Amino acid sequence: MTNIREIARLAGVSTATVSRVINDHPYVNEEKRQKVLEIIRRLDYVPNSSATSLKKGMTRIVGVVSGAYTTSSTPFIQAFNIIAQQHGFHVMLFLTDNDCGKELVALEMLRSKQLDALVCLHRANEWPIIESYTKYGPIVTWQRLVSEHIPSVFMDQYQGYMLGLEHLYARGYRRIMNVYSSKGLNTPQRMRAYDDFSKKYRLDDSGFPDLHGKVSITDGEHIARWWLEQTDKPDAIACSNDDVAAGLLTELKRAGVSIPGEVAIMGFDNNNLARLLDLTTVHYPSDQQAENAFAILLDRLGQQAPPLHTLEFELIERAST
Amino acid sequence: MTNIREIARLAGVSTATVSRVINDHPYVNEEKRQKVLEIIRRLDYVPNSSATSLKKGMTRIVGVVSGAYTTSSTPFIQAFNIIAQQHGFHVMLFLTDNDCGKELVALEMLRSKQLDALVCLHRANEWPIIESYTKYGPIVTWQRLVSEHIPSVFMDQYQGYMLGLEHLYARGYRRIMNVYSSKGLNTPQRMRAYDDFSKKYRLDDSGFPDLHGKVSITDGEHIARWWLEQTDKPDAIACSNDDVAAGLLTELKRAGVSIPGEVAIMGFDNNNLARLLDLTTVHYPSDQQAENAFAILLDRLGQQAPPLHTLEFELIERAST
DNA sequence: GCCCTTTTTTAAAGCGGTTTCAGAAAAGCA
DNA sequence: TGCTTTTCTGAAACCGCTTTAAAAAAGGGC
Repeated sequence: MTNIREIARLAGVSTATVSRVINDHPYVNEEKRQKVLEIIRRLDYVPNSSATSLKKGMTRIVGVVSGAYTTSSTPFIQAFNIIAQQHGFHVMLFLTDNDCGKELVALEMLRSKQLDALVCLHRANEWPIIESYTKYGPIVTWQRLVSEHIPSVFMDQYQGYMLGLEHLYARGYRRIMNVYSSKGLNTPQRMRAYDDFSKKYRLDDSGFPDLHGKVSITDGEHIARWWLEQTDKPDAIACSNDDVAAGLLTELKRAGVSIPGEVAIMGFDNNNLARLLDLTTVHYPSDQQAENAFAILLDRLGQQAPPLHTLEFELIERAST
Repeated sequence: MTNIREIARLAGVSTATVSRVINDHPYVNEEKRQKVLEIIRRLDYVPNSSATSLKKGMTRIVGVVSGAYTTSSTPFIQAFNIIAQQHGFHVMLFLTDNDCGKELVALEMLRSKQLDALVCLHRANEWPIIESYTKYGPIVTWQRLVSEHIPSVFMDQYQGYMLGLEHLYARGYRRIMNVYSSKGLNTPQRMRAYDDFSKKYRLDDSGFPDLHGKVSITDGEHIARWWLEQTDKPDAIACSNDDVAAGLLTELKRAGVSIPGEVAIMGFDNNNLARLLDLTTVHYPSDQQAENAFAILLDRLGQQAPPLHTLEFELIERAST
């Protein structure tokens, strides 16, 4: 096996010097540094990461626990991956299917120091159980949760949703319908935003069905068909996410409906699809959220961490409203 | 820090004995074993996995490289996860977005011994590059590839597809249309199967459009609308996967079409959706494929491996044909 | 009690790195 | 020139675990 001692021997230096070269430490004579680098190249040597981890006391692997790879978690996970990579960390993804056992696997790996930290997007076990693992390493979440041990990069959807509704009002729409996702914790806040909004402007929201559990493109298409059949139609539809809005928009256009002439459509998230279809939507800064999550972990790991972003929803005005 | 020495000291034994207790080795006095276990419990001790990995020369982590989390890779990955877990291995998932750099991250982790082995479902880098990493650890794929260094659990789609077509013929259908996925390597073989099939029974396949790139439920719904408009309709449609078939089936049923009375529909994969909708389909044994992949890796790692399954497609007859 | 086998135990040598510490050499500066 | 400071280097001590080799204890047959 080719190890650091072998490199040292061939380069005629000590292992300490080789280690210094590898880790870019100062105080190494340039000639020796080159010699060492050449031997390393020649022998195709890489440091054994278990040894490094053991000595340094960290693996530079962060676990991300997600119930499944969903539309909402995907951008976060991808952004998290990128920022982690930039800081020399690897990400280990745990798709738990909301199974307690699978989730415990991740927690136990934190305990045995195979992971330095954990991001819990969803959870299967009760919070107290998860909290009991914070003594083994930092854990951060994006769910609404107040605990001094588990910091959260949670965003209050109320504000973001209100932003979209106010925009519709400003554009002159008065018969505004809502489509909710219901899964997750966002719905109650969104409903509250809609209620407050309706009261504020004394809007009439009667006659609209309660649309819950709508999350996919197909769901949007169904809603389009529903809309076509109505006599007393809403003049604007605020969707739970961009996928629903996309399905709704394309299906209505197929039916020859003019948008926003006959009905306005608003999405939520600002994903690629929204950009593609020129859909007005509310930007959900999952990139910055992921960067915040990582920064918090870095900080708790005692490393130099970048400053936190102020997370803010942003209205993206496009052609659909 | 609580380490094995601490446990040994408190239990009044040597670290060797503690290690034996932890690893269930024989020749430990029952009384001492209990004493050690009690101390371990009391101090909430877990062995440091970096140390174990270093000493044992393996991390018991296997990487799975996938371009994205798709309908076809999902069941494989899940099955792989389960079998790996059963053998005390963890799985590190790499979603590469078909980016060479992200893929190299995984390969480099194999090189630095952070991973014991790798499964490449998709690949971004050229095969020779990937092959050059086999000297650092076993790599297995499910793509069609003949290389003595990279074993494959590839299945020839020709046979599976023919199985479905023959079934449709036996049921009396003669105007059989195909829907292809085009992404991936399956399509050419399927087209060949269809050609051979048409020639064998002298079937007329003229007048059908070449449907490629159809992979989603939405795609199936589009095809349904296409079908409704035709005058010279096919009497059976073989779909590239169950999702397409599901979209097609439900959309046609919504339009009042009788299935299989007016048109038969066949899927491919046998996923949950197919079961739910009572869809005739060809079972694709991704579970066994995953188990084979793992068994091959285990074997190459010099561990006792379970015997390989013989992978076979199987026709699942349900109500849609 | 003696000899041989089997069970139990430990000291010590790694696994492959990093880091401290002390010292040597070189450089800077009155 | 002598003295301080900076640069460079390597021996050795770990990090926390497993495993080997050998010693000690126990058991069994005579």
